[in-house]
Amino acid sequence: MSRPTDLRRPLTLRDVSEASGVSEMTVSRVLRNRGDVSDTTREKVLRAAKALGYVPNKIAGALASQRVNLVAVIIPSLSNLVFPTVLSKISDELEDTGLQPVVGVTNYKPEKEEQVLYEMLSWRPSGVIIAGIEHTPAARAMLENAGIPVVEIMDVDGNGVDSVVGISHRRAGLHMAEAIVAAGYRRIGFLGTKMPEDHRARKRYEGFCEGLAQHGITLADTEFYAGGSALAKGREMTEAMLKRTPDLDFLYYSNDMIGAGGMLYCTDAGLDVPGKIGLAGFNGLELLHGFSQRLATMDACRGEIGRKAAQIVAGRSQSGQIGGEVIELEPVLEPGDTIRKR
Amino acid sequence: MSRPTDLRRPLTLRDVSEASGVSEMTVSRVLRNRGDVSDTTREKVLRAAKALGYVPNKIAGALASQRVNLVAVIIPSLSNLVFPTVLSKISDELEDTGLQPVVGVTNYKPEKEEQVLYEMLSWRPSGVIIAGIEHTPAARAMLENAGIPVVEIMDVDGNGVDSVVGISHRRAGLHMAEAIVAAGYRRIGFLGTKMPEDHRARKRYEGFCEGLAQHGITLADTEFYAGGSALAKGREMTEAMLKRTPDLDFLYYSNDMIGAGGMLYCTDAGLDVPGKIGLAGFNGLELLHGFSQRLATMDACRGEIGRKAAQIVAGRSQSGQIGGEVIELEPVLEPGDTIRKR
DNA sequence: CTGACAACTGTTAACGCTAACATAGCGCGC
DNA sequence: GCGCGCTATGTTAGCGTTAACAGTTGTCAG
Repeated sequence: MSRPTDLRRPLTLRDVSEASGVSEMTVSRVLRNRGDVSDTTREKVLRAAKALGYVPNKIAGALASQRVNLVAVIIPSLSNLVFPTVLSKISDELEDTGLQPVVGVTNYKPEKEEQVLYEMLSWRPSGVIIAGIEHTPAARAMLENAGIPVVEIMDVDGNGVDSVVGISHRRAGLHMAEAIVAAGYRRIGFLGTKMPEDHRARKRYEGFCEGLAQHGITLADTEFYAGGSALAKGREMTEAMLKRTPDLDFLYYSNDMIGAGGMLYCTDAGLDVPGKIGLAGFNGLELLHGFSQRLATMDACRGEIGRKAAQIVAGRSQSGQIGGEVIELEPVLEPGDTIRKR
Repeated sequence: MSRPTDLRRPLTLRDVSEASGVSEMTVSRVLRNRGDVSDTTREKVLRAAKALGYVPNKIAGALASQRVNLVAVIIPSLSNLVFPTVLSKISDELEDTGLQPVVGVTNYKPEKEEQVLYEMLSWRPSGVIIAGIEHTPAARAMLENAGIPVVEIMDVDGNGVDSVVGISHRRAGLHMAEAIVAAGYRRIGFLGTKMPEDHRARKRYEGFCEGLAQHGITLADTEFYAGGSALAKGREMTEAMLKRTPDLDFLYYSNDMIGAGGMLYCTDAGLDVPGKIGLAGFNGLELLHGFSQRLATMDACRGEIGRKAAQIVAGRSQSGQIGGEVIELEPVLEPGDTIRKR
């Protein structure tokens, strides 16, 4: 059962070629389904390869062919829930292109992003999908000089290196402000993350304030958090804020998770939502379906972003454009049950 | 600013060597901090490399040195919440070992696992961490012949290929059954996933039934689901089950997410938890902290599993053992607020 | 002043595979 | 039956890096 020369020397094409009595080149052709090989030879080779348990060495293959079937995907976090969704869409879309996503995580740290990017580029991937358009100068330079398709995702507010697929978080915040004001709310609080490097949350915040300002409204209260379970934080912050500023009639959360925590608090406190107080989050997390009330939110088009980004690196973009494509998607307000209808 | 010969020819060591007037070998030594290089030379080389924007080619490096700093991590899903935790611990632990995790996702499909494993092994990683101990015969053969450390994680109920780090899901189920019976509950329902390939959920179920049987109890009702938002499914299934079998006094869920959905239903329905009906889940998800009641659950030691597995592939296991290490961790019951105290 | 040794740098030959070209055999039209 | 063109296979020369070894200095003890 075990192979004859089990000296733990790793198997190479040569082993398969000797076992099947053909040249290495022919084995290579069989295993890659490339070029003409007779059926009998093919079968002989496949049998030998299987018997030996041969696994091709892509390192050597990539070096020789100057082609690597990897796409670097660089995201800030895996625990955010948002990114796994995007990832899985990228993965689906890449499925039959022969490309394989490889994930790097930056924990929202620019230096870590730079380092991860360097590491990934040193494997010479055939494309990069990276979250956000803010990078260190060095990282940006690497992206510019890599000579491969680069797609920056999630955010379109700014200048990208090459292609960009995302939404305007600024406008997302602005639209939410308008919807809230239109529903008649006036005393509005904001609850969000403290992370200075979460540019998208920051832009939503800025857009939101701007939207309120257009109606002569300023935020009545704000609170920011860092770390911990988002749901619990949402509950705690909501309680604290409502104690501090009892006359608030709306709370806008920078993400659905803390929003849900806030919603739980309001329910437990017996507050009339959305009558006395309205709530909204951001992201359109499917995870949260199942609560008694559906939190108002805004779908960030995560799935579509992943799909489009993957198409671009795979060179399958419908537009047929070669690079520098910018796709802005429109987030859709999902009013749920926590904004008053008029 | 842009490099002189910007013919988009990818940069190699030779470019840096020419730019700095030393041999390729010396450049290589500088960039890897290996061997003796004079300070002046080192500086010259570093300056040239930076100016050119050179990024080393690990493909060539790996081929030449026969060393690859990658660890393959193969998990069933990223949306399960359980795996991102494990992943991040692995990542932390590997941080300063020079090893880099590369993630593959199987979607709980054995064939997909086989395929992902093949793909990863073809990059000749220096170790494999893989969830579960059930694999296709081909996958198992690959793991056995890879000639690198293999750590199977999450589950210890069965025979591993090499090292194993996890908990006994069978005993976890059994202990939960005992705790529930000890608390005086007798009419017990089970709600879980339909996935036949989720072996760990299956083992918990089996262990749970066994634990009940020891007290002469059999499950009063069961329900299984597949797909959809777990929280919403938990709510729906709970409602359905309680309508069908109204005299149930305990519901055991195969994971915390559907458990939380069930808890929300009970709260909304005004049921007395844990007085009239008790609830428990599994995993010890931190995510759920923030609900009004804390769901009884069992910590699956995810963090510790990730840490230990990473130590083993990094050759840093405290035991100093070379392979075939089996570490069984003890899941801890977290009674929360949804099991009656007596 | 010689030989031993350290510190630094260079040369050569892989690593395992594939692109590109070369060759062998065979059928087939005329 | 000649050569054309096809299919099936083999040969050669890298791909960009590093291991192993080979200089080439300079220092220093004896």
